[in-house]
Amino acid sequence: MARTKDENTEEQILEAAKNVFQTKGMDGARMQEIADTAGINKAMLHYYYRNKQLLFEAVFKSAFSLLAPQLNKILNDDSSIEDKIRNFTTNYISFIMKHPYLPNFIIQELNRNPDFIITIQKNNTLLNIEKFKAQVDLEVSQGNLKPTKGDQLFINILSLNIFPFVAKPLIKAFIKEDEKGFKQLMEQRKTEVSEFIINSIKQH
Amino acid sequence: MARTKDENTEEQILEAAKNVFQTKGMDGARMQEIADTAGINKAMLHYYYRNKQLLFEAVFKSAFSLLAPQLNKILNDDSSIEDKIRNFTTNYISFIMKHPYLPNFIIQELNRNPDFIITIQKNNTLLNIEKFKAQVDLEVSQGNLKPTKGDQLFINILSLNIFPFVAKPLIKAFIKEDEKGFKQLMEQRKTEVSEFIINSIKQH
DNA sequence: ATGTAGTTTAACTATTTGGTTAACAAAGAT
DNA sequence: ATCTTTGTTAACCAAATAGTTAAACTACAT
Repeated sequence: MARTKDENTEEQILEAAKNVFQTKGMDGARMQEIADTAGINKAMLHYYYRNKQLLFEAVFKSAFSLLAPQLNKILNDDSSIEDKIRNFTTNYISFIMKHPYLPNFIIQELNRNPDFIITIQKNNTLLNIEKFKAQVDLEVSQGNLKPTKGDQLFINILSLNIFPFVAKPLIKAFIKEDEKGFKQLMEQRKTEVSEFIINSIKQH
Repeated sequence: MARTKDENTEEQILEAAKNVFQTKGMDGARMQEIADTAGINKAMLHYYYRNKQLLFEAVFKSAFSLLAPQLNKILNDDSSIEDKIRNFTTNYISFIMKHPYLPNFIIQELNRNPDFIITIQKNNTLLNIEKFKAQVDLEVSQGNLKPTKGDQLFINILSLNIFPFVAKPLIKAFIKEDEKGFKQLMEQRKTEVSEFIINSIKQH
């Protein structure tokens, strides 16, 4: 029984490819497994996406385009640095808990092929830290923040929010917690991380 | 011309395998490429290490045993929390700049196979956070530190030190720096990160 | 009903890749 | 000298895997 066009096989393929690529990576993923996951024939993958590379790129772009708006929130909105940090931290941690494989997938594949980010930056002119840096400089000069370098602060914010998810197996081993305990720890971080950062940079 | 025993082919294989596995990962690495890098026949890999999995495990253990002492320094020595943070930050960043592929390799492969860490913890009973947590609690009760949870502090320290190297391609894209600029930024972090953390937790 | 364009499948192909084998070389022991 | 153990190689093998093909099926327009 052949499926009809409007049941949208293409979407099913992309969904299956996401699951497999995000857990196994480009090199570890098998076209057959993607086909099986999508419940279709392997030839269909090549019918809709010419080859593994193109299918992978579709998945990667889709993943990145989920992530980019999260990052732009902190780079390009108009609230104070302090508000940005609080907002970003809670929103980002919630977001990642819904997409736990995402950050690791992006980082792993960017390390495998660093040129990928060049392609991305052409479509995504948004990823620009300049406004954020200017705002940090301003708030420092107003005496609202201690002397702080914008780029280092930005790296710190990303590190504290993203790293625990990327290094989850390592962290679980250290902290000796199971999946539930790990989640509780991450829930705590929604507020603790922003307090930690603001404590460090706020002038008082 | 067959090489003689004391030229130590086994060591050359491990060295080549390190290079290839750490840059390409288990799935991306090819036995042929490892053999070529070592300048020997592919069959030799199987002569010294039975198969790819065992060769990989040798590389992984060797990598992890480089990393473990770094982590134990912060967990199990007797200096104050503040000194620990300063020491760990400078030492760890210097260490990683000499072994740039290490953290990403470990994290990537632990995510691929989380059971791996169970094997490791059997040989490496050292990775225990309890002493660190007790010390944090003590220094909090002495009024030296603000109320701080030991496990969250530990996660923060790891995040701030390790993440920039793991996410290097992403960071370089944001900050718009080349390799040299990235290194300068990391040099700065040797002192900035510890100040950032201590600022946040020190009671004053 | 028939033709046509788009969709789906089973079977196939070419290549890559981890692993094996059997013969050969070197060095040391007897 | 020659036997044995260890190290090394080229050639080979089987399984896995990305990709192809040709036939068949479906929906739909005429």
